[in-house]
Amino acid sequence: MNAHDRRLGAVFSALADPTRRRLLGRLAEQPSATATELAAAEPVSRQAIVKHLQSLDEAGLVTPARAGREVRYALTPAPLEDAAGWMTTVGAQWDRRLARLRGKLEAGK
Amino acid sequence: MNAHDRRLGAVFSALADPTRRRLLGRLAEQPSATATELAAAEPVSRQAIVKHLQSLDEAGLVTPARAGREVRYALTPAPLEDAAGWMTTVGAQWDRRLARLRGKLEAGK
DNA sequence: CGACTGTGCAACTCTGGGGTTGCATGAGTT
DNA sequence: AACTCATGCAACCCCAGAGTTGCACAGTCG
Repeated sequence: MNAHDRRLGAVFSALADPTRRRLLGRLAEQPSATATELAAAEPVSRQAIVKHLQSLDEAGLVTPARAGREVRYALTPAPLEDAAGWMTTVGAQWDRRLARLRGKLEAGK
Repeated sequence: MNAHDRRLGAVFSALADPTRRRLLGRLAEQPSATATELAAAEPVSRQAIVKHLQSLDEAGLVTPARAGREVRYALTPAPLEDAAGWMTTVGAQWDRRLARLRGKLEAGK
């Protein structure tokens, strides 16, 4: 619904594809890379990599920067933290609920 | 490639859908729920919810348990922690690389 | 200028996933 | 046994997305 939730969905959709996860992995080690460079190490065409990088860009996970005639992509880990925060929130809520339930059982015993 | 990576992909794919995220949210508050119960609060059919719950089950995020004639689904937050761990790992790696780079620039100055 | 190389754009195929409807089955209830 | 209600199964539609190929365009360098 919110813009926030859509961003969240974009991040998870981006992370759902193994190729994109590998791209993120490489961009975590390497400061920046071009689509053709990344495509050399992947089993698919350059165009496919370009599309993946566009998805990652729309999720805010990667930032393109023109450098002469090539475009270098760099990692932007901020949305990653946000998404991880959402997950731990859900997990924590569950844990709290479980703790309350256990407390009630103790009291009732 | 590994089973671990496929599990990771399943979790992220599961989280990519807004309906499934809402289902997880409800299961974080409620101890357990049936497909028909959950479908009542969602704008789609029960069959759609069943399919979503199957996805969540395959991702290990939810566990079905037969109770009489109904099937109650409960949250299993463990894979959530794993996936969050992967994300923070990528982010941390990036941060370390950035710190090293900054150190080198300082030294070279 | 002309040659080379990386990007960008467009059209196209094809599979998978979200959603639907219809009906059969299975488990309690009376 | 008859009834009720949740679940399970199957066939089907539709579209987003992953991948491809082909070609045009833009910097860079001889």
